Amino acid sequence: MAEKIKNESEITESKKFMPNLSYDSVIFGFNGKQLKILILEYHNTGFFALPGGFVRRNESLDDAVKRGVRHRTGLDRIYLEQFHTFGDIERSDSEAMMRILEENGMDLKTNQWMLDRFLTVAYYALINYDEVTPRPDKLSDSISWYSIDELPALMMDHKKIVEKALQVLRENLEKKLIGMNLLPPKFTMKQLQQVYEAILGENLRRTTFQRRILSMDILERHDKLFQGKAHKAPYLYSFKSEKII
Amino acid sequence: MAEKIKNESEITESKKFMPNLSYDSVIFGFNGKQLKILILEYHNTGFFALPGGFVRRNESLDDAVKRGVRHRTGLDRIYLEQFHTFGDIERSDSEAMMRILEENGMDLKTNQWMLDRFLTVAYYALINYDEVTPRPDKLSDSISWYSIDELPALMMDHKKIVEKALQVLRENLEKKLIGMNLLPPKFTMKQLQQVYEAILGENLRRTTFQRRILSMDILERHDKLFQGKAHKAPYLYSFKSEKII
DNA sequence: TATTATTGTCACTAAATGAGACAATAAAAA
DNA sequence: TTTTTATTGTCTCATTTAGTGACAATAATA
Repeated sequence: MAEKIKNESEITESKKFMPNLSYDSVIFGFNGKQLKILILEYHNTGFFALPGGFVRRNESLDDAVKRGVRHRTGLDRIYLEQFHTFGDIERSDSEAMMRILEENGMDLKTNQWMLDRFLTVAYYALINYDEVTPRPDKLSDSISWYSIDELPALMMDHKKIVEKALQVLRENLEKKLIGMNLLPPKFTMKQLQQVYEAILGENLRRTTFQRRILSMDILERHDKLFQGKAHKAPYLYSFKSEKII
Repeated sequence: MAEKIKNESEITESKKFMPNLSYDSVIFGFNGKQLKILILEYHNTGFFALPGGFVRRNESLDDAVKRGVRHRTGLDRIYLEQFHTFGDIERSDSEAMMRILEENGMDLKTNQWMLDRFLTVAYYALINYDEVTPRPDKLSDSISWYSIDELPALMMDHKKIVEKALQVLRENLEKKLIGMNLLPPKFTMKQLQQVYEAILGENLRRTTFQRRILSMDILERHDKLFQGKAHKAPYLYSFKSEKII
């Protein structure tokens, strides 16, 4: 049996995007102490979720994610890494989606396509915490930083996505010079160590860490940073420019 | 403008699968000397490609890939690892797809959905070369093993997919006990070393390799293997069962 | 001027890895 | 039966890397 003819607006709306496919982003920031991620809350629902979006028919997957993350953070150059695609059947939750549409006064017919099953491609982003004032979009009440060990309950499989992001981030820590994307251009050795400790979730030895990083020959040393504290002032470092990706 | 009403068979056919999404599999095997992958050739086209397929609406992404790889190899338990999702716009090639449909006498109308843009989720599989006699499916002339440094020209972005698979396989070599999936249950230390060498594309020192592997405490030693050669017989090993994933 | 907290660096130890040496041994050749 | 051959298992020593503590240098404070 042929299905009934769809109404025009649904066709128009759903044709803008690749169907049944979304992306979700785990946006990491570092506030000097803790590793944090951006979580948004949908209007009037109590639903917390990762910032995500859809892929337009005339843009690449990577570009779609760049566009979305740029839009939410205001940052132009963002370190992004795709880490997994989630495709379980049960991951989609049409009832929750319906709630969100209703609470935002969106037409169910027009947006029917959003209630279907979705696969999602997950990316993590590393950004300089201080440069960002995240702004909520139309659908969400708030978008704000949460420490990774104090996350609210997340909708659908977003908790699983965050866990996988963290796992891959840890695995990539050594081989991808990740620190540079979470810190300001100049930083002290202690700050870099704190980034590593926050990501790994464990304490590192100061002398060993310093020796290992310096032996990698990726840092440039600058003037000392006088913090106005009663002790020796640390050097500032930056990543050697030729090492930057 | 509303689009024209689709004919019934197209709707039925395309509704079986998630639209605009495929998977591709890089199936690795080891013949004792070289690392090889399975490549298929479509009827009468000269197009070489990775084995791939589509995701049914009522099955998970992982299950779809398992189903496809099982069908092509006849193996039931397969080590599979998702490694990347490819989503460039230019990666889709509707003309090539049309050629394939035509040469296989498939109706263009019914299979119109296949000519659209596709994103593909890529997996690699590790299988025991000796256990498999790959069989071509309806669409393909042949499916056979190619050494990774003697691949034919592949269609679309499949070369890029293979390269990425190899890169991730190398990165995972240490942390995921990959050898076990490419070897028979019992093997010599030399065989294991040859797997490592084939994957890494470099020679390793015998003594260092042996010491490192043994110190990992993942192998069980069995009787010697008498090969009928004029030298000391090597021990056979297997992976300790509690270490198997 | 002494005190305080933190930093950069060194020294010593322990562990891991590189590189070669060599005896043991299964089968073939003499 | 003895010798030869190729490969294996293991040992030793040198080199590199990492763990651990010690300590002097130094900005600001008391």
